Amino acid sequence: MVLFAGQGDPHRSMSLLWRKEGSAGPRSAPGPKPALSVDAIVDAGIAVADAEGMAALSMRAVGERLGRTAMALYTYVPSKSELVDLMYDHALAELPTDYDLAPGWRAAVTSWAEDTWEFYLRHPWVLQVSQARPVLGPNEYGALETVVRLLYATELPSAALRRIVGTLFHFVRGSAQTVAEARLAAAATGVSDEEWWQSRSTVLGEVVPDFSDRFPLVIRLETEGVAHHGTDGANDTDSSAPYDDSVPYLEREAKTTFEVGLAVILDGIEATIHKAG
Amino acid sequence: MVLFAGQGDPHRSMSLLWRKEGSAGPRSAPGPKPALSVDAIVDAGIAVADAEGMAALSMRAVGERLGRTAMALYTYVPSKSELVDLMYDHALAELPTDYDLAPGWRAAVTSWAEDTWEFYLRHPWVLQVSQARPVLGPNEYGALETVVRLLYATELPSAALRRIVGTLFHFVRGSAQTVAEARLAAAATGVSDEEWWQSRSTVLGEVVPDFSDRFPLVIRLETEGVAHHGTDGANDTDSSAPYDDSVPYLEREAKTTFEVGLAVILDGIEATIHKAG
DNA sequence: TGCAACTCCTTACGGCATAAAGTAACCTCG
DNA sequence: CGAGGTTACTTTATGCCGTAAGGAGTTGCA
Repeated sequence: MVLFAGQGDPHRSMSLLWRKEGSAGPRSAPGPKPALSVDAIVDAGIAVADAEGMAALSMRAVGERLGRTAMALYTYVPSKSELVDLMYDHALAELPTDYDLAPGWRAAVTSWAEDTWEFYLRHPWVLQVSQARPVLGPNEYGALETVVRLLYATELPSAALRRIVGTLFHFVRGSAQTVAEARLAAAATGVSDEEWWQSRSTVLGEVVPDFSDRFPLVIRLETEGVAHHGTDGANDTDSSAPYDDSVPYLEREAKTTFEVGLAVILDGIEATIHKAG
Repeated sequence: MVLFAGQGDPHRSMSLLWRKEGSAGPRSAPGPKPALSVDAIVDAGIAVADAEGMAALSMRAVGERLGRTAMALYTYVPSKSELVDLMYDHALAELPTDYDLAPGWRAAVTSWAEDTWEFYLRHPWVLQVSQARPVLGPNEYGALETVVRLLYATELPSAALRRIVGTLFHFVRGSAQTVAEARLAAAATGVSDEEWWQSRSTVLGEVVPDFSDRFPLVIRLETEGVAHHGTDGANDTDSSAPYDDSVPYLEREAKTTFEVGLAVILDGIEATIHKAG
């Protein structure tokens, strides 16, 4: 299920998102001193989501991590969905903002895309926050400001850039999501991608004996020019590059797909510039 | 939450996915005659998901639509996640497969992308099925075979095409997701995109008075060259094209983003061809 | 000193997927 | 033709979830 942003009272949501740290005047209010804080809850939420995924993020789990009950959180945060918004914007603060445009916009955008990709893999749950109703927090705007600055160096008009920004985000999110979900699935089910693929493709061959007649191009796409390491009958003796066993095969494939796809998109942007110029 | 494919017994899953319609021999088994069928359940599931979204898809809801309890479904389908897999592959059968390559691969891929985009908007819940562990059903392979056929017309090597296929899918899914989630959010919350944006941006201006100093390029990106129709103070008197009020502004923006982004990617593919050739 | 405000807790409700066990329908074999 | 095993479907129950409601204890100010 996708989580929607911004359902509660807009003013309270925005105040929470943009709350400033410096404004901690000498507290003077009746009632027991609060032992928790919005920040502590947001941090605990991120810790839970990083460690066990968005599916394991429950108010009970976050409360437990802080030694409280689930209901204690509602003093600080209006609802779970607002907590997720706060977690999202807080995590986004990790993204770098200071890219050097001197080597050209293409290098800068490439660095940005790679940093963003790595960020998504550090916090895969971020990919499950809906983009339809943006959170509108400081760090979301900060991240947007960062890419936009790099892209204005192309000297393309704003109307074209609005579309290109969207395309880049869709692409980075989409490719990162593939890897993130693969890891999540592996962790959640205890079955690695390789094991999963092996058992499935074996069964597929049994259940669908005429597979290669029905989908010849899929077969060709998946086998031609593959430097592989066993598990599906391809040659595993002559792989040329030193083989890094720490990263699973499918994940390295996904990273390459990301790099090649990014290059294709950047080529397309350059073509747009030449057409406009 | 994202739903993972393929957790149960692989053989049972595959048999369900690839089950053939013709094999209905004269039934001869003890026990009451089954009133339901896998197909009826899958259709009911799709009906629920189309009408009320993936979040409303519960075993109870599907059973209710068939006049049964939730538990009745478990005779036919091993679990909810397997039901979603079956729904996914069944829905994919709607996608066209017979694109004409005579006008060139670019036109064919453009048609494919637009048909796929429209398919996702007809069945937005499809976008919430994880891509990490593919369902491996007949229609998923059919859809893949279709794109791959179009792309082999570029005469690029398989290794390059593997990446390009992924890039295209990420892009189409990502852009469709924006619109799909926006509609879903509007339906779920009862607040239209325009209303939502209006109230949020008003509050944003109050809570963050120095917004335009902190994010000048975001402001520039969002205001420059916008042909708008009210709601945010832009000029709404001189829009040139006949205005179609039946489609919300943000959705038309998203469609344009899709078209421009697709053109950028296709330009990138052409650049790759010229480099390789 | 009391009261109002505040934090945090316990309890409870209706939802979810699904395990377990019960009931009734039906075919086949004796 | 009737008993027994198999099957379709139901009821009930378990342990999750978000969160509403109300209560208990702590604190600052009048």
